[in-house]
Amino acid sequence: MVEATLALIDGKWKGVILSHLLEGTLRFSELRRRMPGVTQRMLTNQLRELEADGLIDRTIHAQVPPRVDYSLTERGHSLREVLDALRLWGEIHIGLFAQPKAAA
Amino acid sequence: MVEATLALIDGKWKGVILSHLLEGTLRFSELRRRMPGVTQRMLTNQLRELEADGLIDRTIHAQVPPRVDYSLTERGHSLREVLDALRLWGEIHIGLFAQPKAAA
DNA sequence: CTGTATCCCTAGGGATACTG
DNA sequence: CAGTATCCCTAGGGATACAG
Repeated sequence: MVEATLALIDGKWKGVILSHLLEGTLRFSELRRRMPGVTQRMLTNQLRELEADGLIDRTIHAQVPPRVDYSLTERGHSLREVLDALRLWGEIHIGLFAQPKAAA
Repeated sequence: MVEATLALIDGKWKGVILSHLLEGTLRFSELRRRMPGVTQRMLTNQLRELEADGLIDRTIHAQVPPRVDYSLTERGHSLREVLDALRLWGEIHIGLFAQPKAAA
């Protein structure tokens, strides 16, 4: 079951996308700006996969210029604890205050 | 930071390996038996990466036939909460009692 | 602005055979 | 038993250009 959950949030950018969407709804361009390094193709790609997995909603506003909003579904929000656990661990064990790997 | 943590447990078999080692020390062949589908190459490979990341210890017993034990380091044990969070989420949202994705 | 469509390239994995 | 050593193959990603 661990693997199954990992499968949903694996993908180079999914963790980051989800983290940003935890803060609230964002449009495509806003996500891009928050994620330097991601290409349009990849961002679209990962968003589509997250959508297919029922973790995010995609709302298209019929406007010119176009506007598309992305937000977490209930299922997506339920991942908050998981994401928090991952982030917290990272901050403690990889971040600034990380202990040296081992005193061997 | 989420990505950094994910990087450590990503890899097709790492999550499973860590889960098994949470139960206690296991030797190579025991891990293999608990993981049908993994090849020697992959198991060795993933174990080496986990070792390099300081998550597991590898203890060689000079015997004939050879015996190698794998166990979690302190750092590895500290991942328990993360792994639990992942497993729990999976059981609830993907397992038997999972809700349908959405009533659309 | 929000995407597709191509092309390309590498790392991750699998199958299989061999070894100390 | 516990690994290497090869070979091969695909999916995941990146760059770039084009489109509604």
